[in-house]
Amino acid sequence: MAVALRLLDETGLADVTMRRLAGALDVQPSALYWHFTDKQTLLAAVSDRILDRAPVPPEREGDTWAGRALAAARALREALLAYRDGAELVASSLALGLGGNAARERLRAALGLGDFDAYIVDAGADAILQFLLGHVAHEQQRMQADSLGVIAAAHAVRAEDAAQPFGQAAAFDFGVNLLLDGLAKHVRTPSPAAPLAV
Amino acid sequence: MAVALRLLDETGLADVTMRRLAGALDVQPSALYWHFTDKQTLLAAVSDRILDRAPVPPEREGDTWAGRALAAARALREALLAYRDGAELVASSLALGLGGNAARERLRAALGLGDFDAYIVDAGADAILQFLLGHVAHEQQRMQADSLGVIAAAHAVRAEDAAQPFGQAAAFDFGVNLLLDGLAKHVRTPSPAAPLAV
DNA sequence: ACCTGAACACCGTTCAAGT
DNA sequence: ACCTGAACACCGTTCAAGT
Repeated sequence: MAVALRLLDETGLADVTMRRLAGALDVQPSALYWHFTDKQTLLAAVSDRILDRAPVPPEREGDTWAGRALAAARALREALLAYRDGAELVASSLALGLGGNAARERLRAALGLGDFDAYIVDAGADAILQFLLGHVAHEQQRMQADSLGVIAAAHAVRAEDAAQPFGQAAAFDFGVNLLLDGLAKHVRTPSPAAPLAV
Repeated sequence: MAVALRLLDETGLADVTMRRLAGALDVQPSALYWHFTDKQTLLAAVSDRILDRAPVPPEREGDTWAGRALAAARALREALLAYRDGAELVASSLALGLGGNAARERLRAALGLGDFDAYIVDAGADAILQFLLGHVAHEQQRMQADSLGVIAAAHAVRAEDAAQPFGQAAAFDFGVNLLLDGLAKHVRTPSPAAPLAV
């Protein structure tokens, strides 16, 4: 399993192949099928492993639901960024309905601190998760493209990107906060003002 | 190209293979490489074709930026839903930096009607697009799993899903509106109240 | 300009058989 | 319980050669 993670990091998801993984383990490819029924199942296990490494942010007293949700989202982003193609791998495992849903649960737990109807918590956690996976996958794809120098010349840093006054982390926070601000409108107790996420 | 779309719809993305596509065209696989340099490039072209079919919502007089953005998001969703695995295909083409960005441009155009800083329009359009692709990909994956009866017994309709008081279209609108509500906080002219998206 | 034929270097998965 | 060896049915891509 650790070997699978190392292989992922070194070669990228596209080159994580049953045969290569077997080779790294000094074993025949068919041996893997005693431990996992499928390649997808194996990747789902790797996927869960990546998410397990998401740091659990320390619980502080005065925490708001929005603050905790942002912290959870940031922690999940860090976990995905820790391995090459982490977001793509997790996204596809999740899309296939494989692997646990630790990520979704953590977001739900955070939103659960707010006074929401249950379906708002569900839909909100889902929306945050979708954005999170999409955003980080995009981040990682760009990192890879840039490091390979694949994107040539003028296309490398487009005018719009250069004009962006903040980095990827801030862009991520911005997106999450859009969702949290939107959610703030749905708290049951009429809040005097929309709470700040940070 | 039409053949590629039909093949996609009939067999799903995983089975759209250069060899199968060539077979459907009564041609050798190598013939495809005269027209497209790559499989990815070919898929990016199919991807663009799918997005081109997104209905352009009629422009009405009293339209708000939020109303137009929601209409654009809905139209893009429809276009993705029109073909099997449409969202997954478009997402991966976009992630690879291939194909046009007609989708992103349409969302930017809608948001551009509001009085936002340029980087807000960019980040907002991006966030909506990420959510859109993730959500619809998830929708399509579930449709497929359900139709194949792959998801067994109790797992088929989880309690949470059953408790959801609205369908997929409404869940989609809800997510988009979260983002639009969040964006509303960033309009330059101090708006008296957050505008309704619908 | 457009396509064929043949090859290269791979895949995921199965399954009898070994220890 | 855990793995090997060999096979099956595929892949994407290249490239000389044909028309």
